[in-house]
Amino acid sequence: MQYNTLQKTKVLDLFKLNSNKQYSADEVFDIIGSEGCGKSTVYRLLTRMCDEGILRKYTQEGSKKSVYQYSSTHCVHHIQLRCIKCGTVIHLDDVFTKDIQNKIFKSKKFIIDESIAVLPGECLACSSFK
Amino acid sequence: MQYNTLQKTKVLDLFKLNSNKQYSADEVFDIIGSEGCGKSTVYRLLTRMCDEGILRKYTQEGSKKSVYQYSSTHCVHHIQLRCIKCGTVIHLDDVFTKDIQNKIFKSKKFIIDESIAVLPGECLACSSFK
DNA sequence: ATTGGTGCAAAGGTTTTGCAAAAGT
DNA sequence: ACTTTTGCAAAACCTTTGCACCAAT
Repeated sequence: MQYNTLQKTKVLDLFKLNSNKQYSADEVFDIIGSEGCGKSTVYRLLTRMCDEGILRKYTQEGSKKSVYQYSSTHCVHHIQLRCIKCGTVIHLDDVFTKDIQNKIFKSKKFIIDESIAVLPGECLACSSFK
Repeated sequence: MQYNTLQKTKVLDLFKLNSNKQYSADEVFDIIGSEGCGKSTVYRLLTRMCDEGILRKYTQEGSKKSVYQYSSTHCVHHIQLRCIKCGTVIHLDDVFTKDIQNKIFKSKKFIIDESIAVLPGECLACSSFK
């Protein structure tokens, strides 16, 4: 991504200013508007930003569309928890992530890829315990 | 699924005889052959078998296609490990699953849905440590 | 005979791509 | 000027659906 285009700025701003929210390509397109950025460009920008680690892509069970969220760089090294109801993402800390990885490696000889690991469930706000 | 059809038998046998493997609808279609079962029927059978709990559906990160695997009933209660290279699935045992769930609930107030939780990574055979 | 299942082809929804025009450097 | 990015429309991809025909009970 070498040139600074208006379209890139618009998409990036949307994610930066709503870093706790997730948007599908379609939603980005709807929010920015077709005058702001064509749909194929939205897809190209999202793909590139994911490659660069600026965004993170989540493929949700049962849905054929993916959603994207602004990603601070440290996210990559932690297992994530993602609420299946509201999409909220919680990051496990280093110790926790490594603890789970170590235990599972010891007992199952399986190496968890923490850069893509996302555990689904319910956050406090969405759970029936609230 | 009330009638016993040849197509149903073929699809079910494939999954039963390869219960540690996962196949996409397309792969099932290719393996069985178009004379064995039409593609739309493959989809209908897979959907129904998932509803009945015979199969389990996995939506793989970054791919728009889902894969299916024969599911013994106990699978539902355990977090799974899935190799991103070969698709092999390893089931965590009860103790391990509950241990992770408890720890994460205590520290993050997040309830992992163990019926759909799948941790991606590399199995021993596929890892660089082999 | 009746009900459920199948196959085909068409349609659905999301994402990707080819190419000429537009914009950034 | 040169290179990257954009936009459009078309294609690709996976999945679902309508409907007439076929198969299982």
